[in-house]
This record gives sequence, structure tokens and C-alpha cells, in this order.
Amino acid sequence: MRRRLKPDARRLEILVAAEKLLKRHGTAVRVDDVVAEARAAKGTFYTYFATWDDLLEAIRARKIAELEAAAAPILAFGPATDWRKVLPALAALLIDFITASGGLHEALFHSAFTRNRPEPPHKRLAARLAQIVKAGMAAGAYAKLDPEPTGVLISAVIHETADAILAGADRARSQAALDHLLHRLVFADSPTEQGRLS
Amino acid sequence: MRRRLKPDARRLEILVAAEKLLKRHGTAVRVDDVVAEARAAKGTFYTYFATWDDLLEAIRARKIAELEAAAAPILAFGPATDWRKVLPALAALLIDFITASGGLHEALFHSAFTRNRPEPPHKRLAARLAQIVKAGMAAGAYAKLDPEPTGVLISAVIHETADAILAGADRARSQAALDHLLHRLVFADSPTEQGRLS
Amino acid sequence: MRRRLKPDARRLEILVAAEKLLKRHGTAVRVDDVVAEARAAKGTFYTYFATWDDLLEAIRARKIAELEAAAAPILAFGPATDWRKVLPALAALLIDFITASGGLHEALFHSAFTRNRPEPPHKRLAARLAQIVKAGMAAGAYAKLDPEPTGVLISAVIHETADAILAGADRARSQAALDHLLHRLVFADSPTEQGRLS
Amino acid sequence: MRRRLKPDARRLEILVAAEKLLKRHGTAVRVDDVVAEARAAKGTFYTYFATWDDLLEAIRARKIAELEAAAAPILAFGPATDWRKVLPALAALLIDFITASGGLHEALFHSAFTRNRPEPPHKRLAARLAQIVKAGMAAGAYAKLDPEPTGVLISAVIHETADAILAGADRARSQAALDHLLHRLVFADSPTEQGRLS
DNA sequence: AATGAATGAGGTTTCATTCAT
DNA sequence: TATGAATGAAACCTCATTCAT
Repeated sequence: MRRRLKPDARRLEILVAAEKLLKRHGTAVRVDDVVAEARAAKGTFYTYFATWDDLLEAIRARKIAELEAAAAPILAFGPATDWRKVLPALAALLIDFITASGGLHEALFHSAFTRNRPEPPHKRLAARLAQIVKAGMAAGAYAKLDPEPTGVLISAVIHETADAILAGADRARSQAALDHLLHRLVFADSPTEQGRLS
Repeated sequence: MRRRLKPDARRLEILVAAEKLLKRHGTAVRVDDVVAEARAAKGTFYTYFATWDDLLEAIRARKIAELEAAAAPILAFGPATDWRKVLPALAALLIDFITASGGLHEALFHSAFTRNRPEPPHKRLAARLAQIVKAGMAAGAYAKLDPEPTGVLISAVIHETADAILAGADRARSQAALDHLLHRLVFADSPTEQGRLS
Repeated sequence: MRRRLKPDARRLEILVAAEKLLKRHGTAVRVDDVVAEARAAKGTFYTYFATWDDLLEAIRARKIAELEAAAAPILAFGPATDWRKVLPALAALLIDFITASGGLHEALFHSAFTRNRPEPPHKRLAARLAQIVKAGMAAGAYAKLDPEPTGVLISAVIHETADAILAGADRARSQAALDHLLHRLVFADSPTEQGRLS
Repeated sequence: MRRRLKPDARRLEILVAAEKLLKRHGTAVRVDDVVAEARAAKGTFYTYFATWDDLLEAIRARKIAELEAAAAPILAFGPATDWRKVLPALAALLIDFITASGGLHEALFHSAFTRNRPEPPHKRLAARLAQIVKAGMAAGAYAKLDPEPTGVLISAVIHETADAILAGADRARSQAALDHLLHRLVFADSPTEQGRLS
């Protein structure tokens, strides 16, 4: 049964099918599974993606683009920016994103693929966070920090909080602890109370 | 060429051979490589380890035991404990440990194995760190924190700092940023200056 | 981008494109490569050639026709024919031809195609050479020989000399040895000296 | 159904099975066919031969060794050597050999394998024939010839005669014509009569 | 307990040919 | 007649695990 589609449509079908399966089954997904889900023949897959890793790369690019679009409003800094909200808002966004990705996140960021095809450094989350830290410092809102390693740390805590929630941790508590940490890290004032304990 | 050894000795030889190779070559190591290194036959491997993942589990247990032994002095809390040094000392220890593990760390903590055989929750680093946080709070040294999610966060930043150093980041800067974060997180006082920037 | 051409013109474009690529890349050429070179669509290929082997057959026919045209003057026997020159001239022509064909020769004469589609016997070079031998004998110029197997032998030595030259052998020496062999084979007189050794 | 054999025996079984199938079906034989014939599992094949071409290389080495053994008596030159018989005897031997090899000859000497894994030059038949020509010249038996290209020519005619016979040509006539050519080529005397025509 | 030959499911990729438009 | 997206049958190779000796 031959289904003729415009290349972009067919490519998208494969991409979407793969995303769906990867969310559910993570690294266990194979080319065979994807073409079955996309109602395409095996060879069709290779018309659009030269290798399996090329598919993952395309999905990663899509997800990052989605994420950047969603984050843009938060990152449009100006005089009216409420710096107290920037990192918590971003963290919430990322946690939603990762949480919604299920096993896809694993396949893209904790697998052989991650080693074979590392992201270009400037696209990595840690680098973006370092830029935000710099901007906050420049705006006089954040304390003095070393942006690059601090970006790495912020990336780590957000990431791990998302993973913990995926693994079953209580979301409210996890996120409260995260927000507290972020606040303490970047602001010079006295400590905030942690929600759950107060 | 048959070499009869006491079972435990033979088991240990395999374990040590595997550790050595995993450090050097990470997830690329195969059963064949291990038995060659251990000068044992392939079947012998399966006398001691039912599956490859069981070997990894045994190695993980060994590494964790080593780590606990090394951490014991730091964690022997008493009236004389200098709480300012506990987390930095522990972080330094862990970073040394992970850094020295090379590809073994990847194989144990960022691979399919990690998903197939999650550690029992009470053995996880995050749980230990939660206990420390509790102890610090009980001793009146730490600020009020939610121990469990905070343990997760501390674990994440230490872990990630080690990974960044393994991947080539500057150790002094990374560790300074980490220490700063840990200090800000658990102490209620005014901010410390970050080493590299001061 | 649809280009309507007279059928024969389109067919010729494909043929010429294939020849060009086969010369350069031999058996590694694919249908995709040919249509790209001919600026035609893949399906168009199959409008003109039912299978890949049919293309090769068409090319083979073309090459043989070219060759026959080039050989015609040499083979126009008459009272004025210098029989000493017939075989060397033909050999030189063939060697030029094969040498100039590069990988095309391999694709046509040393590949699966050769086995799948043997040439009709009467078209084969060996058969033509047998005819020449017969003519030479009839003219009283050549010694008594068994034309058919001798045609096979002459074909073999010319062919192999060309292959050797393609593979890097010294052309002058190879051709001198060939001419010497051909002379000794068909003439009854005393041996010639071989150029390179004299 | 597991059949445990000594490695040499199993390797030989695979080799023999492959030879048998290659004789019958030439380049159409696949790994699957060989293991079926050898009553082995697919993986077993790769225990003994890293790639398909390695199998062919092993078979080629075997065949060449067989051939050298069979040719040794003919090539043990001494004062008693009858130089008139050397080349015809060798030719007869080779023709028998090639004829008996069927499609194996094609797979080893006229296929992609031949291009991927060319024989070391000194092992090639043409080189051996060049040595024989030299020896014959040194013994004063052969006329003056250029050994290397002449070796190529002799190899070609023997080879082609065998192929022609495989393809259905009359063996007696083919071999008579070959012997005549070889005689005329290497000896300075007047022509011999060709058997079939005399 | 030790050995190592044997297994075979599983995975990726290629490419001549087909056929809906 | 032309197009080019779609097909799917091969084909090769890996490697954790089994089991006869």
C-alpha cells in the first residue's frame, strides 16, 4: 500500500512517529518500530535520514527550537524585567518540557547518541544560562558570580529536578527546593524560607 | 591453560580487569575484552556473573563501598565537626573519585545499565546527602532546608561538576563555583565571594 | 523541472552520462548517479532501459559499433593488404580503445553483467579475429592455423595486454611483446627480435 | 543442535562447504548459504572468518597451494628437463584445475573480490611464468624474450583457453591451438603443424 | 570449576525497481 | 512522456549468552 506524500509531510510523519515512540520507550526504539508507526517502508526512512543518529539530531534540533521559542518571552530582558522571576520561570518551563518528553529526553541527552553527536557548545543549555547570569549581573540584579561554571550548575539542578520528578518525586517540593537554591545562589540578600517547611 | 584459583580470587580478577578496561574505554568494553584481560575463559565469566549487568552491579557496589570508606572520616559528626568544611570536603572527595574513574563512571551512571538497574534508593548519594543536611540542621549549623530534594540538588551539582571537569573544564574555577553554591545554599549568612573573581 | 526532449535525444543523454561515469568509477556507478548526471528523473531511466543491464547492453553495442567503424579500414582486405601490419594495427587500436575506456571496460567485460548477458557469439571479438585468421590463410600470408581457437587466443592476449597497461604496466614493452607473439603465431618465418631486448 | 568440533575441523568444514557451493554457483553464494551447507550457525562463520572476503582469501590461498604442489614436479628444472614439455604440461595442469573449479574460479579471479584483495604480485601466475621463461632462456632452450610481459601473455592464453573450455569449447582443439602458440612463442625453430588441421 | 566453540536474534544500511501523480 | 517518492528484499556483521566437554 503506497502512500505518496510531499517530502516535508512524509519527513514530518516519521519525525512525529519517532518522537511519540521515543517518549514512551526511550532508547529501546528501533528503525523498524518507527516505520511501522509512521506507516512507511523501511527504505523510506533512509530516504529522509541517512542514519539513525541523523534522525535523533533532527529531533533534538526541533525540541531545542521549540524550547527557545517558549523561553523567548522570559529571556527578553529590559528595564521592566523582574529578575526574581527569571530563573524560576525558566526552570518551570524546562521542567515541564523534560517531564513531558519522557524517554525522549533519555534518548537525546543520556545515550550513546549524546556521545556520538555532542551539541555544538554554544547551543548547550549551560551556555545559555551563563549568558543569563551575565545579564543579571550586568543589570545589577545578581550577585557577583563566575558565569560559565555557574551556568553548568544551574543547568544541572534544573535537569536533575526534572529527572527526579520524572522518576516519581513530588513536584511541588522538588521545585520549591530548586527555587530556593536558585534564589540563594544569585541574590545577595538573606535567605528565603522554603515553602514546604515554613 | 587452566588456572585453578579460589573462587573469590578468580571473581576478583575479573572484577579488577573489568574496572581497568571500563575506566579506559567506557561503554565500549565487551565480555570478550574482560575475559582476555583477566586471562579467563568466556564461560568462566558467567560462573561468577549471571549477566553483564550483574558485573556492573558488583563494580558499582565496590565503588560505593570504597567511597563510603573514604567519606567516613568526613561524616563522623560530633561536637568538633566544622560544618563549613563538610560539604566542600565531600565534594572534593567525590570529584576526585569520579575524575579518577574515567569511562567507568559513564558505564555505571550514564548508560543503559543505569536504567536497567537503578540503585536501591537508600544507597543513592542523594539520600546520603539528605541525611547530612538533616544532621547539619539538627546541629544548628545549617539553615532550614527540605532535606530530600536538597540532597538531590547537592548530588546533582557535585556530579555535574565532576563530569564537566572530566570533559575538560577548568577544575579550580568549577570547584570554586561549586563551593560557593554549596555555601550559599546551606548557610544563612551573607554571600561569600567567589574565589576566581575576588 | 521537466525537460521534454525527443525520445532518442533523451535516451542518448542517459547513455552518454552513464558512459562518462562508468569510465571514471567503474562498477561503483548506480542508477541514481546516472540520472543525476543526465539531469533526468529516476523513473525516466526506466522509460528507456528496462533494467540496468539493458543500459550496459546498449553501451556495449555502441562501443562495439565504434570499434568496428574504427577497425574497418584495417579490415578492408584486398590485394594491397600488408598482412604483416594487420594484427599489430588491430591490437594497437584495441589497446587504445580499452585504455581510453577506464572503468567502463571493467563494468562491461569483467563484472556480473558479463555473466548475465554474454555477447551473442558471432559478435565477439574472438569470432572476428577467427575470420581475419581465415582471410590471412586464404591470402596465403598466414601459416596454417585452426581459426576459431586461435581467434580466442589472439583476443585473449590483446585484451590482457590492455588490462596490464591499464593496471600500470609499461606500454612500449607490453606491446612489443604482444606484437612479437602475434608475428610468431601467424607467420611461418624465423623469429623476430623483440624490441626491448635487441 | 550444537555440534562441537575442533576449530581446525570446523574451519575446514566451512571452507569445504564454501568451495563446493562456489564451484556450483559462483558469485551468487552468500554467507547464509555457506553456513546452511556447513550445518553451522551464522555467527560461527564469523568466528572463523572476520569478513566474507577473508573466506575467499583463505580459499584462494588453499587453491594456490594445491596448484603449486601439483606443479612442483614440472617446475623442478635440471639438466634432464625436457623444455618442449614444460609449458604444455603446465598449461594442461592449469586447464584441468580451472575447469574443475567451475564458478569458484570466477568468484576468486573475476569479481569484486579480485579488486578488493589483489594477490601479492609475486604470487601471481604471470610472475611465475616470467620466471619459467627466464629459466628456459638461461638454459639455452628458449628464444630471446622479454620475460615479464611474456609471462602476462602466457598466463592470458592459458587462462582464456580454460575459460573457453568451461564455456563449452572443444577441449582438444583449444588445447592444440594453445600448445601451438606456446611452441611458436618460445622456440626459434620452424612452425609445428597444428594437430586438428594436419 | 573451567573452558571456549557455538549460537542466533537483532540491528543497520543499500539500491534496483515500481507506480501514483 | 516524465517525475521522484516509495518500496522491501537482501546482505553483512555483532555480541551476550549457552552448553558440551
